Amino acid sequence: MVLTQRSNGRRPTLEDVARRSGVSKSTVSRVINGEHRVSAEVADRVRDVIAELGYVPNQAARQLVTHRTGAVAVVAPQPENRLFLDPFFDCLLRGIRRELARHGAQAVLLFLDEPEDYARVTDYLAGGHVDGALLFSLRPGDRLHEMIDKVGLPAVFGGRPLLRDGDSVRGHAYVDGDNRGGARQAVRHLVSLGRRRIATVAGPYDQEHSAAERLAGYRDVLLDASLPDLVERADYTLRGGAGAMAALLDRRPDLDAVFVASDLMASGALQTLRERGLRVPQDVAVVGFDDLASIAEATDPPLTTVRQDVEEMGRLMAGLLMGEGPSEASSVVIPTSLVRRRSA
Amino acid sequence: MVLTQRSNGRRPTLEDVARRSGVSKSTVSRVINGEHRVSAEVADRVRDVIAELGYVPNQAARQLVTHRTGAVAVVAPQPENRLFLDPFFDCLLRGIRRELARHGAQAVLLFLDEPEDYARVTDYLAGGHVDGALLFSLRPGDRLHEMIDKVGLPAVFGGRPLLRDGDSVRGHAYVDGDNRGGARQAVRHLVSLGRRRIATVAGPYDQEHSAAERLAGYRDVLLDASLPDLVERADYTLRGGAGAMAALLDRRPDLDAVFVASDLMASGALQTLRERGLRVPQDVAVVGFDDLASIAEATDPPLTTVRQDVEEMGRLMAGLLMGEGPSEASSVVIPTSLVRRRSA
DNA sequence: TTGAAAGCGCTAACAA
DNA sequence: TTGTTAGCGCTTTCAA
Repeated sequence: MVLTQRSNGRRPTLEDVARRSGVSKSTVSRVINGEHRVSAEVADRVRDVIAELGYVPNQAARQLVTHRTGAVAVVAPQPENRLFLDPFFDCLLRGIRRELARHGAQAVLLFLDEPEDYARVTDYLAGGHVDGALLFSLRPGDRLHEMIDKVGLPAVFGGRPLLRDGDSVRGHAYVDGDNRGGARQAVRHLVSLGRRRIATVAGPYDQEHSAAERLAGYRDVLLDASLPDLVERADYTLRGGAGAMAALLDRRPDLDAVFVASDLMASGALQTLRERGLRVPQDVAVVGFDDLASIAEATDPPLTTVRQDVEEMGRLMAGLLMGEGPSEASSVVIPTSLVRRRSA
Repeated sequence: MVLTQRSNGRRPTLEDVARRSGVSKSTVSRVINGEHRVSAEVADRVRDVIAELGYVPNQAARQLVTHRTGAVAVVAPQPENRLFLDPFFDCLLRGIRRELARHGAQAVLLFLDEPEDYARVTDYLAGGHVDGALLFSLRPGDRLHEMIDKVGLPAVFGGRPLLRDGDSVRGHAYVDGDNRGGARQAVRHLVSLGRRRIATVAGPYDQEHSAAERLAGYRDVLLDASLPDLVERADYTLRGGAGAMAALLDRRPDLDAVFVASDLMASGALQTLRERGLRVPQDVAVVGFDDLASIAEATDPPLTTVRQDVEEMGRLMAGLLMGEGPSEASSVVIPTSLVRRRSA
């Protein structure tokens, strides 16, 4: 069995290095950990031996005493249909990896896909394999949240956790975009363009805090402007966006604008509009949300959308976890801005 | 600093459980590891105490003595532009995760993105955080290969490693599709359709074994049929496929078929053909490679392509690592089949 | 600046 | 069936 084969016997230990360099284990340990009260000659000699022997510290032994692993888990839900094809997550993860790298920590990505994964991931996190965890998209009833609490593992959430009991923070740090404010910017822009029959394709607002907030922002502005709302719910996929757009047009063929709660869905909506022979922005103005370059710049016409600095969100999550945040359980909401392209 | 906070003091240890249940540590250990020579009453009592105390075994301590972690690293290169939007990798990873899960092992994904990542990932792998590694897309000169050897970490490669010295196996197990055979199937199909001016969009054949093999398979058939070849090289991206198709048409406007070495590139090629006003398959027949449903079924017309069971490849990689393979360093090449759709 | 010794939390002989 | 004992390989006081 491949897994049990080790190429050449036993790996060298600290003790081997110590013996071979004629010093004590403590001294070798000091050299490895870069302590300065070691004479230069000794340090050099030890380093030579380390290289010669190909010594690599055993992390398990080190962990056992230091209680640190140098690794941070990034727990990604439902990769099945969304995650891996989702540029949003791609950006977020890049920010996370870069910031963790700055701190010398290794990001390890774990997937939560099938129901059985849950127990294994929980065990992994609880087992002390990592120093902390970065988590996403928690939904009402998600047990991961309690688990993190129980294990006492430091954690930062991406997106404000939406919990069953309405208590959505409970001591956990999170990083989120200003979803409600961003939605307001988008819809205000449509109003300022003179549009009056403004629909929205909302995300799964009963499931995700962000979707609920974007819908609320949309309603805020329409209420202010005494305009009627027209809402269709979709699932944050391209196909979902296309379907929702079709449903909106069936309900209200004369709508003149639509705020779509994600760029991916917006690109689906644009497809539907094109199929129905409607011109964008002349007949229907479209504003998206996210400003994912790979989508927003590639659509025809390019998408006007609400920008969130997703990579920065990732960096902030990692930074908060690594202790750069103002205080322990603090959270961050980052502002949004409207990026005008051609669709509105 | 968030990372150092632990919710409620010291976590309970095996010893705590032992004391509280009035048995020895060994007995508790036996209960935890499911050994059967423990009386039912004692086992129950111990389990109660474990639950009561919320005890979770310290993996570092366990690892130190067992030399096993229960985790396997999946090392993914260059997520930057390709990986995360690549359905191929998505399928592969799913197969890997499922098979590892069957063995109770946790898949942890590590990224190799920026040059600095290399050292950190190497340290991580060498540090004993995982029991084995699954690696991809190794290229000539890739140092990861030597590193794996040096650390003596069991590893299985996805795609046959192409090494500098031409020795492409060197004791490492790998799983690969039958690239050459698949390419032959594709091109033979085009020949059987009566096509005689058959071009190919090849992958980076100086960089990747698979690309070289697919090109070789294409040439095999043309040589047999005494037909001239026409090759354009691209980089496995959609845009690259589109550009290469354009170049082919510029060189040989009357070509009547093209074998494109990946579905993603094929979808780019179809775009170019459409732009040039050429009908598929009437004017130009197109065959792809991979049979990624999300692409091949979505193109217009749907793509005839060479199917590789990518999820199965992932499963095999994991299975080989976990010791289900016939022998230690064995490798597997899985067969391909032609899936006929509308493009040829 | 260096070394000796204790101990991190667990498993695995070996005894009982 | 259960307990005793000896480490696993490292860091870290404490002395020298």
